[in-house]
Amino acid sequence: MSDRTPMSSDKYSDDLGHDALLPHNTRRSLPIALLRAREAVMAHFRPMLARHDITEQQWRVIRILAEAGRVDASEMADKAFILAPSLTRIIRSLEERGLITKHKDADDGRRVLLEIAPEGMRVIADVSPESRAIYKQLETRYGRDRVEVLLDMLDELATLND
Amino acid sequence: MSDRTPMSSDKYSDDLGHDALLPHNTRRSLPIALLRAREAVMAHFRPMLARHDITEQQWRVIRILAEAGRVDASEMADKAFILAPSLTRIIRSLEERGLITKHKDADDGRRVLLEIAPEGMRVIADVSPESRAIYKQLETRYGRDRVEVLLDMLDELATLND
DNA sequence: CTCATATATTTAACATGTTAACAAGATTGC
DNA sequence: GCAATCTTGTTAACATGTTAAATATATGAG
Repeated sequence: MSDRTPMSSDKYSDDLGHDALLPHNTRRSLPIALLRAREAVMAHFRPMLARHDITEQQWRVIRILAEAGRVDASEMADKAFILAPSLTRIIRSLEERGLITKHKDADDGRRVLLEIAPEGMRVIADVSPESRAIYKQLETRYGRDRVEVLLDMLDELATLND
Repeated sequence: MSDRTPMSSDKYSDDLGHDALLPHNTRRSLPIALLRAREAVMAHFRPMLARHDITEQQWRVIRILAEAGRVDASEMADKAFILAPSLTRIIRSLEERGLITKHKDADDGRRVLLEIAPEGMRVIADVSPESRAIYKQLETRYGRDRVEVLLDMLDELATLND
C-alpha cells in the first residue's frame, strides 16, 4: 500500500523527489499549471479581441465600467486585477482612443474617476456577444458544473492569505 | 426551485446575466480567477526569489536545466512555458550573469543548446530548499489531496484543445 | 544540385508586469 | 493651523508578454 493519493498518477511521479537540492517536478507545480491553464483559456479569446483591436486588459477595464458605472482608479485596479502603474498606462491609452473619460473627483482631489464613453459602449456591444459565446462554448466543453467547482477551488487558493 | 448547481453560491449571482449586451459577471470568470490564484501563489515565492536576485522566469529556466541537463531553446520554451522572444532575452541575461552557458548544436546549426553553469548550480542549491519549503507549506494549508485534484483539473483545462 | 519550403532563433515594436521612488492631496495629532 | 503621516496616482526603470517580421540553417522536390 502506497502513500499516494488516489488522484495522483504514476506518469507524474518525481524521480528527483528524494534530493532536497533539486526543485520538485516542474510538470506538477501550481504556478506553471495555473499559467498553462490561463493561457489555454485566453487563446480562445485573444484572436477575437485582436480583431476588435483591444487587449485583454483594456477589455477588462471597459467591461467593468459597463458593469459598474463610474469607478475610481483604485477600485478599478482591484476589480480588474491590474497593478496601478499598468492601469495608469491603460487609462491613458483608452482615453486617447475615446473609449473612456477621466475626471478628477471633486471631493478628493487625488482620486481619478473613470466612466465609459459612447465609443466604449459600442465596443462593449460588439465584443460582448462574441465573448459570451466563447465562454459558453468553453463551459460546455469543460463541463458547466466543473467550471463552478474549479472557480471555487481557485477562489479558495487566492484567498488563502486573507 | 432554481436551476443553479449546488456549488454555486448566491453571493456570486449575476444580476446582468439577462442582458446579452453586457459581459457576464467579472467575479466568476475563469481568466481572472486563474490570474488571481496564480498571483496569490507567486506572492509566496517572489520575495524569496527577489532576495536571491532572480526572477520567476529565470528560476524556471535554471531549474529545468538542473532537472533535465542540456536542452535546446525550443524544448526550454515548451517546458518553462515561455515564449521564444522572452526566452531569447532571459538566456542572454542568464549567460551574462554566468548562471548558464550557451552552445551551437553541431548537428543543427540553428539550434542553441543550454546548460547550467557552476554558478547556476550554486543558485539552485541556495533557492531549492526554500522553494520546496514554501511549496510544502502551501500544500499543507490548501490540502495535499486538493492540490492534486486542482492540478488535474487545470491540466484538463489546458489540454482541452489537443 | 538547386530552388522552394520549413524550422529555429532572433529582432523589433508595443503592451503589460513589477518594484521603487515621487508628487500631490487628505488626515491626524498636537 | 501645521507638521508628520497616510493615501492616491504617476513616473521611472527594467523584465516579460505578444505579435509580426527578419535571419540563418535544414530539408525536400525536381
